[in-house]
Amino acid sequence: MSSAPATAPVSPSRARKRKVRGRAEKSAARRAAIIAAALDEFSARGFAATRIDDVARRAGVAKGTIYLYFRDKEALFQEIVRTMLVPIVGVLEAPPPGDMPIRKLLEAFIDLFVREVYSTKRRAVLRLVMTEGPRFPKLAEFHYRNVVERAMAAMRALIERAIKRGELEHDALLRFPQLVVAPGIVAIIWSGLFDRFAPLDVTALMRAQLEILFGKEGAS
Amino acid sequence: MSSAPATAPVSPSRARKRKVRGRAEKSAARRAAIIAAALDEFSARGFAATRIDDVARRAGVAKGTIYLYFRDKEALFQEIVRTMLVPIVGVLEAPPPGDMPIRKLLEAFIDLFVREVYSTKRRAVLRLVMTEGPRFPKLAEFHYRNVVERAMAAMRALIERAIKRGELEHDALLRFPQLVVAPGIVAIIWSGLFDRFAPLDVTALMRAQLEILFGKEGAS
Amino acid sequence: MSSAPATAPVSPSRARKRKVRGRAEKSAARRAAIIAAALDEFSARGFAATRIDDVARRAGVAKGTIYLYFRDKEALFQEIVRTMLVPIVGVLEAPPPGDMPIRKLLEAFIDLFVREVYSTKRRAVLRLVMTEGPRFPKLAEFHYRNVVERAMAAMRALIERAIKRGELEHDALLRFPQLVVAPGIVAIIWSGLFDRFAPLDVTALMRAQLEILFGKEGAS
Amino acid sequence: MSSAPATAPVSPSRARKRKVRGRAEKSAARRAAIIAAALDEFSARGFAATRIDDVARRAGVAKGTIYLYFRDKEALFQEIVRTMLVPIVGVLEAPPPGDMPIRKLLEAFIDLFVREVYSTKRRAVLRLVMTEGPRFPKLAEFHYRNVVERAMAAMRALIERAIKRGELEHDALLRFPQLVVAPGIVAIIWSGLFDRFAPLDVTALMRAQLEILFGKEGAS
DNA sequence: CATGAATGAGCATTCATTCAT
DNA sequence: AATGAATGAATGCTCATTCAT
Repeated sequence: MSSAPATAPVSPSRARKRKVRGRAEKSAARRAAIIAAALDEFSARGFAATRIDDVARRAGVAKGTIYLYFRDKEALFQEIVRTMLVPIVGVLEAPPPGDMPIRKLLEAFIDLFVREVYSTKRRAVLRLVMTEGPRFPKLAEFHYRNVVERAMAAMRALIERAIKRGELEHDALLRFPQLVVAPGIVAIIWSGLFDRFAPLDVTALMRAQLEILFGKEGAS
Repeated sequence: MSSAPATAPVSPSRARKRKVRGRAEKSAARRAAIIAAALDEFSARGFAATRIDDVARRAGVAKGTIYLYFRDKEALFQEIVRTMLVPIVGVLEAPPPGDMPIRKLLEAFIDLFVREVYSTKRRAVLRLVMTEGPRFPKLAEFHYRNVVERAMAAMRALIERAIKRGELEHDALLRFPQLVVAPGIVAIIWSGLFDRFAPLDVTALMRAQLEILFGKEGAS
Repeated sequence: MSSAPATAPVSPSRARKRKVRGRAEKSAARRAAIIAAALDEFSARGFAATRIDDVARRAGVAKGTIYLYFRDKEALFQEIVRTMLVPIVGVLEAPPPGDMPIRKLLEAFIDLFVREVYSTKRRAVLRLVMTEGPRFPKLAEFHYRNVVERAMAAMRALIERAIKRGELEHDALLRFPQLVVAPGIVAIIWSGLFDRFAPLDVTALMRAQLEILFGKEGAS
Repeated sequence: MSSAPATAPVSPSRARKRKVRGRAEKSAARRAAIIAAALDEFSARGFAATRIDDVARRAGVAKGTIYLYFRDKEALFQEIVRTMLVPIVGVLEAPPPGDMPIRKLLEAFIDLFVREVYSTKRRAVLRLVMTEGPRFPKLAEFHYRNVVERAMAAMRALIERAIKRGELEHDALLRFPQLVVAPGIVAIIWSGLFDRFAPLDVTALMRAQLEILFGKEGAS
């Protein structure tokens, strides 16, 4: 969760940390440090149990500084969730190569999910949405409109095409595109609870779901 | 979530509320009232944000009374989670009729899950395990040992038999029995976040997963 | 400002502090202790600079206890001001003996003011109204409706009668009954600022105003 | 309270705001702007509740700039009070035309008070002295020595002469010159609290006090 | 000189827990 | 056993003051 590249791949070019840095640059860095620290704390303790004091300490700034960047604890929290998940949806919406078989497309989706979400701080963000969402209706709505709805629409388009082409027999997935991510969701939850006892391989889990759909490796 | 019978079916024999009640009976009723109230509050606000005061008010007892029954807030919380989920695992472990085809057995499992968990206060309990578990390692471990591990073993035995009988071709489910409940988990999370925008039919979702496994209605 | 009888004369019969005291009694005593402590602190430092912590310490209770009796700092403040001034207005409104000459009546008023306000914690309250009132419009309005307006009406009735009887020649006082208390107000302010340098005798000051009105001692 | 000339008449010669301004000039203007802004804020909220930030914003300077001109918040506050009230006392001390009757002299005083204090930002300053004075002994002392004491001495001289001349019968005013300003003081307090409900005409109020002293209009 | 970002001490308020009744 | 008043540690947030630019 603290691995260096973290969310980088999708939004690369971060300013190199040289001695000389403009105001704006330094300010952005600070803001980023606070967000990173806050994400770690929120993930570890949940919204209510997180102390602004700890976020500050972890970010290496004074408590008051946080309030220069965020109105209050909740704003800080929402900022994190709103900022970090939306970008990948865009990637998902990009029209896929028209000739690729559905199975390959879904495999690509799994790779995207594992690489850009599961192996990233975004996993923690996603978990926060799931765990704290019920207490922050605005947040849940934002997430629904900007992530879930859009992701499901993209997924449906994919599946619809596959059905038309005869690559998929039943419409179960069309009615419930959620089934494609369900294993990913379960993996995220599992990892936070049971990895100590039995680590779970996300990729393998999600691919197993594909196997069920299309059979082991063979054609569609 | 507030329906009277709630978790009754699995552990029936609850003392009838007569005017004349022994000490022990009254005490047990009080304990139950506190647990019920606490579950509601914990579900609505999460562990950290729940106030003992509110639990007391909802349970119709004084704040101090709660401490006569539970060491502290955390003990109250853990008691809930430990008490309410274990019973259904037993049901799951009961050896299934040997001649029933796997699909029927899984359909029965879905019914059990929907009836005894999803439509019950246990749904809230399960969600609490998922959301608060990371902060309560003891709780996660207990849950793993007494619920997850056992449920997965039972599920595996079922699937193993099905494979041997030739009812299932691939071993994906055997390696990842989680895939059977995954849709149920997702439905629980979804319901807390997005039901306002798009309600999700658990049964339909879980059955869709079966369709994917076995094809629409027909045999495997 | 901390003299024992303080506001007693108007609302006497306080429960004697015996060992045996009922819940209600003890609660009332505590509330009174908090109000007394708060008045002292507010008087000394003003609303904004008063620390609840200090009030608690002075009242001999824990900080949290204050919040059992008052919603917040402002409620505590307003309670003080609303509680302590209204009673004397009632005294003022009691119809005066019809045959007493106006000068005597005004002298009686002065005595009342000096005895029940100036020599009492009410002086501090009155000062608080004057100094903090502008920041608490609700408070100012309450004070206007329940103290100032009523007091002025009572005073006017008095003066009107005197004029009819021919005891007063001009109507200056009728138009501005405030002139009767003005010296009292000035004395209150003066005492808080300059008593170190030049103590001011309220009674003498207020009586001097009467002298101006009626001449030295003799009839009007 | 925001009228342009404000306190001008007594200390006229303010630098004209031309484009070309020397360092000193610009600096003085800045200082003045800060003082003006601070007075507004202190008047509206009191010393403790006033934020340096707001003063800076209102003055159109950066927060840090204020500290270039004033050691700290308290120095800024005291500067205001010390600067703005002393000048008028000088006017008061100027020996009055020897042949003018006392009533005219007092009327002139009232005019001075209304024109140079009540209708001016000095009213706010005077109120600040009264409300905050108790918390700033140094300030109270300064004010006593430089304003009150001197004003009272001047007033006494006037009255003494009037008595010698036989224009005043009793010595009430001599013993308590405060009675002359008392109505003015009361008007200042009243205006801040009750003007919404019942505006008070200062001039009329102060003149009513004179009527009481000398009778309506006629000679002494 | 000016700026305004950063600091951190300070304070109001909350809430789990205790304990006298 | 039950109560709920009392406690005080904990925490979010503010704001006077500093100082690098």
